[in-house]
Order: sequence, then structure tokens, then C-alpha cells
Amino acid sequence: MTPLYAQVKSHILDQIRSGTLTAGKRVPSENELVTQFNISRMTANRALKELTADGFLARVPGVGTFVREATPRTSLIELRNIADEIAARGHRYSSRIEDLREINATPNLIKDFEFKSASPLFHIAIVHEENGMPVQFEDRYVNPFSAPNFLKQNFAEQTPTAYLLALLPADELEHNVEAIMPDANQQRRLKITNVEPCLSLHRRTWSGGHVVTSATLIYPASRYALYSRYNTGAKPQ
Amino acid sequence: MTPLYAQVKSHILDQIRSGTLTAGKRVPSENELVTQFNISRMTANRALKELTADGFLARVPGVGTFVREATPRTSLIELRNIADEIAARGHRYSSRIEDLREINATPNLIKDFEFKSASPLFHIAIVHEENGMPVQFEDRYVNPFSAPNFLKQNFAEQTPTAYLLALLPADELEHNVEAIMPDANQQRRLKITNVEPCLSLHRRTWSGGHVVTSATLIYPASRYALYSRYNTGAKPQ
DNA sequence: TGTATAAGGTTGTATATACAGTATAGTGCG
DNA sequence: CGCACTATACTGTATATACAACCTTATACA
Repeated sequence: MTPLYAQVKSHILDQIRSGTLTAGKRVPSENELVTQFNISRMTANRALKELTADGFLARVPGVGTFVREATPRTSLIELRNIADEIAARGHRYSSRIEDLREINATPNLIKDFEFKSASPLFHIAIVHEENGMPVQFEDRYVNPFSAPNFLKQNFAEQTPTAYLLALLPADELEHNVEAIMPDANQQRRLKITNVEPCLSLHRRTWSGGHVVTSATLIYPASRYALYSRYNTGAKPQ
Repeated sequence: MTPLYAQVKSHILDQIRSGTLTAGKRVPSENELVTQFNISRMTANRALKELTADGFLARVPGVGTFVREATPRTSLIELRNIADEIAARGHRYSSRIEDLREINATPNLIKDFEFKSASPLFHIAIVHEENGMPVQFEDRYVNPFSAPNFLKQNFAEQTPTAYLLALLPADELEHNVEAIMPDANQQRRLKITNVEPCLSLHRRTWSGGHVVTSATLIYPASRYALYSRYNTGAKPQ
């Protein structure tokens, strides 16, 4: 049984995703949600407060709660599923798998995965699309000891990130960001016509002390920015 | 008057910072906080819930609330002084101030600083050099209400970051990373001869609920990469 | 016309209370 | 000794209520 506040959150998120509620629109007030869902105001308050903390809504005391501008940003801190992000913007997600097989680790990959000797690895190359437009090229290697059934998954249904996160909780992350000029191969995959700089995000993910996966994600700069925000826990004033 | 739940949050954060509460240690239960602060359990619950959402605590139903492993935050996460970084590499740091004055906030800057109306702002443009070679171009705006004496500082002695950090602790950060092609102005300042992509890091810093400073830092890609690694604190087994 | 006031709606905070779910420690029984 | 049960502590969720702060709009008044 999902909690009431979560049901209200889903309901509002669905409306944002479906386009019923667009950026700037006013969402129902707490009291309106009370009568609409037959819940208490504190429950409605929790739903709206959490959606605000998640960055979907903005609240103005004395005025109302509004849908925030959808910023095509991806979080550096959290691991987010790109399919969900695109859906949250009310857009259509699709993907094109360009490679999916077992390979032998190169010396660099052995180092990446902290292996002591040569080992097989799973590899996937996949292009993520938003409304048919490529927005991310994912080049990922996976530890076969951590996810032995990786190759058998249907990645048209579920992204590699979603599958791996459901299988193994990520307890440590490493990110490395660079600005690059895409090579001919990457340009073709991302359907870049005029040459533009891209963000290259290299991410390693640990679970239980082992490197589970190592991925290079390439974003065309004009279509994506990486975003992170957090509380440092420093003394408030 | 700061709200009660915020006071409780500060109290617990203080104990974590001071070392009274270390990683893995148990924090007072909701009921213990009730008697300790003479508040209701819902208020204690809010404080602990928000500290959990901020990543400082982990809660286990039926057991208790615990301090999470300190996240090893680097470069992208931590605020570092570039002069210190360069000195740590045994190289010579120098800087060239290109602008330092009061300006009027543009609409975009008003939004950045969460102002309600037009306001003056301080601006500094400074090129940081390592062994005489430009390695970062810093374009920074500063809230005059937070740092009224900013313009009077000697930034040949102390970087703007160092001055602001000493004056006001950063309790919240926002980063936005993009890959850009530098314009002619930026190329000249960074002494880039052949055109190469750059990392653009936009950072906003909060202190006491106010945006203290908003800075755009530009790194020539071939000379810098941004790195972060941290523990997500997923399920403490 | 301009200004002060009042009313009503909205969010923000705080309390008291209740019940459910989960983990642990202890107790008693076979 | 081992196992089932129970009591207890803790978090998670939900409700009803209250008051404060804030904003907008309508109204009354000078």
C-alpha cells in the first residue's frame, strides 16, 4: 500500500508529465487537495513540500504553488534515470542500442575496475533520445561478477542505469567531467551536424566495495548541463 | 526568530561538526529530542527527516537514527582556493584583475541572487595564472549586503573565494557545468591560440539563506578536469 | 482620487494524538 | 538448550487543530 502523500505526489507528477500542468501553472492549493483527495491538510502539505524539495514546484507564501520551469539538467550527485528525467519533462523517451556483448578488459579497464588480472566485462553502447533527438550517448562497462545477467536484459524496456540500481545500491560514486570535441564516431551517433563541444561525464559506481560499472556519458553541450546542489551543513549564519 | 525544527537541526549539525557525534554514532531518538527540547514529536521528526534528506543522517525503523559516513567531497563539491591548489603543486600563483567595480543587476542577475527588485552588485573579473599561464577565468558577482567591503579588498593578496569563505561560511552550493566554445574575449584572456572547448562552471553560494555570490569559472579543457567522489550512504547494510 | 482598513485565501510552523510496521531484547515454555 | 512469544522502543504515516505571516482584493473613508 503506497502512502497517501506519495499518491498525491504521483498524481501531480503525472499531470506535469502529461502536460496537463505546464511550467508556471498553479497547482491545487493544500485546501483544494484536502477536498479533492479527502485527506488532511498536513498530508497535502507534505506532498507539495517534497515536490518542492525535489525541484518540481515552487511555493510562494500567501499566493500559491506553481510548476517550476523544467530545466534540462542532470544531477551530478544523485543517480537519476534519464528515461524518468525525460518523462518528467513531458517528453517521449526512446533509445537505440548500438552494442551489447561480452568483451575482454583492456589494461585501462582493468585499472578502472580495480581488477588484479584480465577478466571479461560486459559492454553496452546506447543512444538515449528525447522526442527522437539524441541527448546522451552512453558507453558502459559492467562487472560480470556483480551483474551476471546483464546481457540478458531488455534495455528497450529499462535503461542500464535503472537495471543496475535496482539490482545493487550504489554506495560510492566517482565523477570526472571534461569538455571535449566529439570525434567522428560520436558526432554520427549524436547526430551532430555542426561541430560543437560536448560534456563528457565519466562515472564509476561502487557497491559493496566493488566497482560495479564504469560509464562514459556524452552530452551535446547545447542540449544538456550538469547540475548539483546541496547543503554543506555549515553553520546557518 | 528561527523555527524550532531549524534550531534542532542546527544543534545536531553542530555536534556532528564539533566531533561530539561521529559517523555511525546514534543521534537522540525523536522522543528523546521531545523531552530535551520540550517540543512535540512531529517537530523532532521534521528535523531528523530533513537532516536525512540532506544526507547527514540515516534512519532505520525500529532501531534509531545514525550519523552517516562523512562524504569525501572534492573539487566540484568542496570550495577550494585555486591559489592553494596551485601552491600545493609547487607552482607559482599569480593573478590579473581585469575588472572590479559596482554595477547594476541585470534581470538575469536579479534572478540569480533571488532579489525582489533591482539592486547594485559588486563585480570582479580575474584571471588566475599558474607559472604565468592562465588556467582559470573567474567572472564573479557579489551580494553587497552580504559583503559590503568587497571592493576594498586587495585581491592580489587573497583570492575572492578565500575572502568570501573567511567572511561567510557557505552552507549551500549550486553548481552548473557546461561545455562551451570560448568567445573572442575569453580566448584573449585565457591566451588560447588554437580554438579548444572549455568547461564553464557556474557556482552560486548561499549563506544564511541568501545568495552571497554567483561566479562563472572557465577552465580550458586541455588543462583542467573536474572531479568528485563521494559516498552515497546507501543502506548501512 | 488616493489611502487606509478589513476580509479571505494561501503557505509556514507547531502541537497532540493515533495507529501501523519494524527491529531488538527478554521471558517463558517445551 | 532452543524456540516461540511478548514487551518495548523507534520510525513512518495520517489526522485534526491552531496560530502566524503573507498576499490580493474589496470596501470604506477622507
